[in-house]
Amino acid sequence: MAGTRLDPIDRKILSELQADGRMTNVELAKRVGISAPPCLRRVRTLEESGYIRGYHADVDSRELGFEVQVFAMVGLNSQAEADLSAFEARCREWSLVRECHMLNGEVDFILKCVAPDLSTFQRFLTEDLLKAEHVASVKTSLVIRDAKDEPGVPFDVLEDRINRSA
Amino acid sequence: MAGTRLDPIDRKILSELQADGRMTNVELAKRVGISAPPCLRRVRTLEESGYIRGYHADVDSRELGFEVQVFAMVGLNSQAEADLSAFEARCREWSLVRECHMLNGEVDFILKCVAPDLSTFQRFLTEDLLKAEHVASVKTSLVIRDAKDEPGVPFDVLEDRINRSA
DNA sequence: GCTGAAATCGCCTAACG
DNA sequence: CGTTAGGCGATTTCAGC
Repeated sequence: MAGTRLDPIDRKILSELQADGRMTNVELAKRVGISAPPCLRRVRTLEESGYIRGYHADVDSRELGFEVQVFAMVGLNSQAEADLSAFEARCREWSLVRECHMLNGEVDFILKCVAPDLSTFQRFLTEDLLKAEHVASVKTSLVIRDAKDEPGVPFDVLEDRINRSA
Repeated sequence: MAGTRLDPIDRKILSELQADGRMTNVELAKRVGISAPPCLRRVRTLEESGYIRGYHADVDSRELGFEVQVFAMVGLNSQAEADLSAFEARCREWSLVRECHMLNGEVDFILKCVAPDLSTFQRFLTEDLLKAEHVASVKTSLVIRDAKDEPGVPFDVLEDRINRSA
């Protein structure tokens, strides 16, 4: 399932569906150059094997009223696996935290947070994040503007790499 | 267009399509409690007004061979708008850079990058990023693991907020 | 203005070669 | 993988609230 190798048609399918996740199967089939039924079978296989984790509408968060976006660098005073995992579990519970990545180096985690306004974020920061177990330091940076925010993966890099090794 | 106010059904539509962007219109209509035609009209309106920017398959980047994910903090030696914009334009050209956010505070930008392996990233770092105009400092942090990576917006926070002000 | 019902059209998705 | 074919969803039209 997981280690299934992908052929060029599979990669094209992934690329197309990453660019437009609501494309109809017949349109997708036309673009990748096969007929609809095998195309649909490939899509199902890609879904079941985990290459496709889901499909999401890309909603304009600012338009919806989330005017604040913040990156938070979090350091813990313990790097025991149990404590790291516990912190990650808390992050999964907090709606304002959209991403939590464990990092190497001096800081332990980077969090991407959203909030309707600054005071909502400040409340989260002081009442939740800073009070969480083993949190030793938090440095926050407000996002002024987004220059680029592309979901997904650069398929051009992937194809270059495959052509190079061929 | 942009300032159009959303009613509870619109918000439910956005929430459902964020969770499953490939849901059929009839299923969506059932979930939000109206019939299919008005539901489809609402979706089209949400698309045209910019609340929905697009739909994307969420592909597993590691499974696809992008084993390296890096956050890069970039400082420029000029904060003139022309230089900031020029750097942002470069970021949009670099496939490995998936996100580029301008920040407040000591660092100017945070970049989220992906790469097939470390050497590909190092090459990008030394040959592209560090050589870009006005780049003064770059600090990179490798992502060890992702604890949470939720695309989109927390609709529960939005609903809480609306109920509170009602 | 909105919604919903009916009808058409096109797509999805089996089954088979 | 392609073709066929039946059923279901998408989308327009039109009537009603």
